[in-house]
Amino acid sequence: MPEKVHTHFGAEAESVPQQIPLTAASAPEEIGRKKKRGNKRKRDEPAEPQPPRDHEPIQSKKPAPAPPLLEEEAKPEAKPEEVPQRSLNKTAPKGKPNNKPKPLTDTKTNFTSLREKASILYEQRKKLPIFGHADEIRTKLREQDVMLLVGETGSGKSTQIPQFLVNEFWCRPTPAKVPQKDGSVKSMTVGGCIAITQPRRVAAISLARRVAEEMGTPLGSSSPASKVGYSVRFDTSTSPSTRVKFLTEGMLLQEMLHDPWLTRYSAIVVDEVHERGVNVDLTTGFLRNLVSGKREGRGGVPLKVVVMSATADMESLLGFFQEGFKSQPQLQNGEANGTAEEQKDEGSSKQISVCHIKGRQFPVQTIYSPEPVHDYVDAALKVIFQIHYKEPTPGDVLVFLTGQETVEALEKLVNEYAVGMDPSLPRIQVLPLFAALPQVAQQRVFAPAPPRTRKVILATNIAETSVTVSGVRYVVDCGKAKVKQFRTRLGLDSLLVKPISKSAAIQRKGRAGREAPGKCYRLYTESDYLTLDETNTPEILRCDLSQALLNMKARGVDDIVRFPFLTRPPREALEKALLQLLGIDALDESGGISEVGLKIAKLPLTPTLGRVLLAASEQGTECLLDVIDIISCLSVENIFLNTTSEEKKEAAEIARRDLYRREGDHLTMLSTVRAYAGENVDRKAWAERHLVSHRAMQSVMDVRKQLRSQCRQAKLLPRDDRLDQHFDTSPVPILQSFLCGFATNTARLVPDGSYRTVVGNQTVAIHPSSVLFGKKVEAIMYNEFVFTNRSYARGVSAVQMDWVGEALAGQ
DNA sequence: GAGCACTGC
Repeated sequence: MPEKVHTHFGAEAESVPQQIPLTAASAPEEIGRKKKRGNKRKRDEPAEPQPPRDHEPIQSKKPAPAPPLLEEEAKPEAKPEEVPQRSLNKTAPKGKPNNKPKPLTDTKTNFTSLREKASILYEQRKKLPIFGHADEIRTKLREQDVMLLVGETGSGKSTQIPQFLVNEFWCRPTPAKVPQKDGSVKSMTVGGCIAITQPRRVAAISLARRVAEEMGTPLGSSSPASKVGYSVRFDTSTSPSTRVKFLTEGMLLQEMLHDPWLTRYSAIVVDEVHERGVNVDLTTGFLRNLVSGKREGRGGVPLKVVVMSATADMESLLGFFQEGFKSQPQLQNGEANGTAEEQKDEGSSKQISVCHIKGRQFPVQTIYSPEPVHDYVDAALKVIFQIHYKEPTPGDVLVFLTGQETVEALEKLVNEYAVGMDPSLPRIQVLPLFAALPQVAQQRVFAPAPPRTRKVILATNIAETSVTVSGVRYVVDCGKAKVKQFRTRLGLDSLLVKPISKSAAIQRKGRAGREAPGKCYRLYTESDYLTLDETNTPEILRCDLSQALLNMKARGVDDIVRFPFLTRPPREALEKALLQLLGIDALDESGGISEVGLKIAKLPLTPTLGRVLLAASEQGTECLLDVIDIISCLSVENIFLNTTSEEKKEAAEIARRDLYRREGDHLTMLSTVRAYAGENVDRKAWAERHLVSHRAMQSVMDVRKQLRSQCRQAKLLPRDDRLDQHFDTSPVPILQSFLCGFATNTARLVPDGSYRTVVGNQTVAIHPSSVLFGKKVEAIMYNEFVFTNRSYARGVSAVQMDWVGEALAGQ
């Protein structure tokens, strides 16, 4: 099987769509994980040696013609739009670590080739469906502060909207006088930058790269003149001149904790709202308060808000923002004087505009199963071969399944059947695709099929949003997905197979029509389809709300009941989260945020893990360092590789023997991080030897570094560098620190040999991935309580019942 | 005896 092992991933994924008419719109999406290392540039830019850069160079995969440069062309000309940028320089973000200007050896070459590239791209941009709407969008936003924009897949909204708006008069940095809490007035500059939020990091980065190309500007911190940057966790790349910034939703929320009025921005564009992650709901709530309030923190300078969605469910959003303008009388005269209702209504309709842009998709024919299907793996097998026998190549098949288990089962079946296939037919290449799959295996999906071969990609819903595979003309949709749902009453997460929504079904189907007309085989009947929910259940109805509530409290939202939720979670869920926050002292008795709560809110951790970190800091530096190592493991994917075969399992047991600790998973993680960090020769080889995920460990080290740095800033850790001298600390203070956050996540052994939760007396089994699996100890503490086939405790350590008693009494 | 997908100065 041909395998492109060291492919240049980002460029690979982007270069394919560039040859098809969907160009810019399909550029943003890539595989779901950033390649951090080994991302070195392989191709040289024309002529001059370039300084080292943090990020990928701005250039396309295709070797761009490098024209000889004329001297007069080479000067970066001062366009009118660059004038405001000078004043922006003064108010540029301070103290960002990443915007150190890099020396540019040949600025002239750089800028000219960038401009030429941009002018080529301009021809493509003009063909995007949204391009003709530029004036309309600009006009509407000059008059109104809020725009709701439905832009179907392929409309080009994510790349074009910021470019339409960046040179608008309202987008300039504006001097303003901002009243301070102490009654004084501060002169400052407000606005000048557009933020575009994305749910995923790769999307933020690749969109920034694309828009920088289109605007003919260097990307991010590569040049002080760069106008386009991005900001995601562990990787911020902006310059003093950044005017368009792509960031993750979480990053914007984090910025809002420090700058509640978003004074650096003239506009916030919230993209992919239809996905309805919990961060989008928080963002829209905060933004509604901001735009419909008096803007006092911005010195009266307006903030434009564009909310973008790929599906047409705009009515609820329209109602949502209208409600904001109605319920908070404000505006020009400043005083809320309770005047006539109709005045407010006028105000609200004038403030919001709606825009609908058609997408560009090829037609996709839908074929339903004539009768209900009980075994969708078997049904998928039949459809795959039906397609393969009937349909011409090229035309790859993308099958949506529910999880790794079904993917692997079907992979086996297809391979078995393919053996007996008519040899005159094209071959079949089966490619599994799920998040837990190692990176190299994921990348195989993107390599073009060998001659006379049809790719059959068996994917989880990773392929619905996070990963775009080119070449697909046939989609097989089982109509199901695994969904995580937090059960407030039981305090556990369940992960169950559920029917997808209509909009997810449409999204899956759309994957067949990106490059050519396609077909979508639905493994359910049309009447089943009609019974599906219209949209995905918003995450805010499915998750533990404690983190969201803590964020709101930290932002000064005292009255949760009056917070503008796009979808209001049930009272019970809110109360449960409040109780949980009270239990870890993040709130005081009146429900306001406490000192502890404020500290926790700023950490990139769940409130419980944040609480554990603070508790550990009271036990001394060593305990804190150890707990940081463990928390780092808990906040990334599983660090131990799954062992599929019996042989591998044995090998894993032996390889990991020196890492395992009988105290449980927490101490095992600690010894793993220590061993990995102590390996200075070849960490990758070390990880492979121990069947530890190198990818996961790299993330662990990123988190560890971030947490250590935050602890130093908060004076919880000393500033010296002697942090890696390990002494063998006692496990007791470590586990007791964990109990400060997880006192209610405990279970004791009962006479029949099972474990029962200390609070609630429910049966819980130790997850098979735990080092304590099959072991009997007095009591256990666990990080996660998950229901799949039965109730499992994951992330388990042995504790003593009297510690549990103390920790519970302490609450 | 088992692991949907994302994400955070």
